Amino acid sequence: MRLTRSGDYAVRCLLYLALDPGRGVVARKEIAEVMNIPAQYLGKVAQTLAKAGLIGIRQGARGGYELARTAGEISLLQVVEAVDGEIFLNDCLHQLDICERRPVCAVHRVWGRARKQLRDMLGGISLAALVEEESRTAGKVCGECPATRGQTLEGKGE
Amino acid sequence: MRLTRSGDYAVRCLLYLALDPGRGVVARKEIAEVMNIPAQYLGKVAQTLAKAGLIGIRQGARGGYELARTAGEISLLQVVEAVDGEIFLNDCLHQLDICERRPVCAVHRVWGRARKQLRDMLGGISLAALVEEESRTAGKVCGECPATRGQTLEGKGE
DNA sequence: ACATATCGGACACGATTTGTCCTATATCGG
DNA sequence: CCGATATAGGACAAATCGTGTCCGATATGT
Ligand code: FES
Ligand code: FES
Repeated sequence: MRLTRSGDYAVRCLLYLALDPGRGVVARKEIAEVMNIPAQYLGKVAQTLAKAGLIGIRQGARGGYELARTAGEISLLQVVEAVDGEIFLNDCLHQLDICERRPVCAVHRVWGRARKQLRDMLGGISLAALVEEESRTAGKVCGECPATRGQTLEGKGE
Repeated sequence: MRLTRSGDYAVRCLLYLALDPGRGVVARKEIAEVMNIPAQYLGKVAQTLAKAGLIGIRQGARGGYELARTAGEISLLQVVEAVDGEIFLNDCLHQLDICERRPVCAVHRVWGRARKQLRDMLGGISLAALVEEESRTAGKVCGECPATRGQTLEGKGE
């Protein structure tokens, strides 16, 4: 029950592209270095993102990637599902022949609700909102998330 | 981003045990047959569930499984996490050394919120609630979930 | 034309998932 | 106590998936 690395990379990549909108095409190599993504692997992910219509790709010299839409029009859900596939949580929700219990089963109905709730939340968050939140909290340690709890920013200047 | 088969099996197994509370120990073979679970595999899942304190196991002749607590005291979240591990969604939430972005990153904060929302929902649903919902909707086709949408119960008597 | 940079398929490798098999061990009933 | 029953628990197997690299082909800017 976790996001794959590919999905994580996709989000990071898109987030970087959303950082300064007017910039145009950004080289894959730059994105990969700044965002700590294996460059070749990012290529694969980018192809998927391009097929989903989230980024545009320019080949050849001075090539690279750019957002295909504005950062406000791309939701986290779109990014994740483009790369990892549609979120279903429970197999019984789309693998219709997998289970005999369907006519009587309350379980997948619960998963259906959970799924909707999760997708609604991710769908409601745009890249623009992420960028805005990052800049708003820049330099502050986030107290609500376990990752930064109790840390300081000493020596984290990089 | 999906529940594993093991998790699905665990839910089915516990749900079956919750169906009639006063029954005592139920043979693994029976559970496996009724719920369409490979019997040996169910054994593995059951051991995990037992370690988590969700079921009790009786070995030997007339052995089998039974709920270790009442159906109202076991939540879907407990079942799923016992088998599939704690739900994290994003690696950055628990793999603290995986990512350099942590001090500035808004992404994992969003995942943190999504995670809490999902776990809260699953944690709020008990086996008893599931059983009640199943009996309440017995014989009716569920319109809200994709699995049964547009179907009828004709020929689904089994 | 040449240098640059992505495409896209093939491939490698480890981890995870999903099972099965087999022997040991525990329990019940007589 | 004996024998039948039924799970424990480790080993093992196969398939799938996730993650990443390599390389020739292709597209683009100068
Ligand atoms: S339809 Fe398969 S568990 Fe509900
Ligand atoms: S901390 Fe890794 S992406 Fe946010």
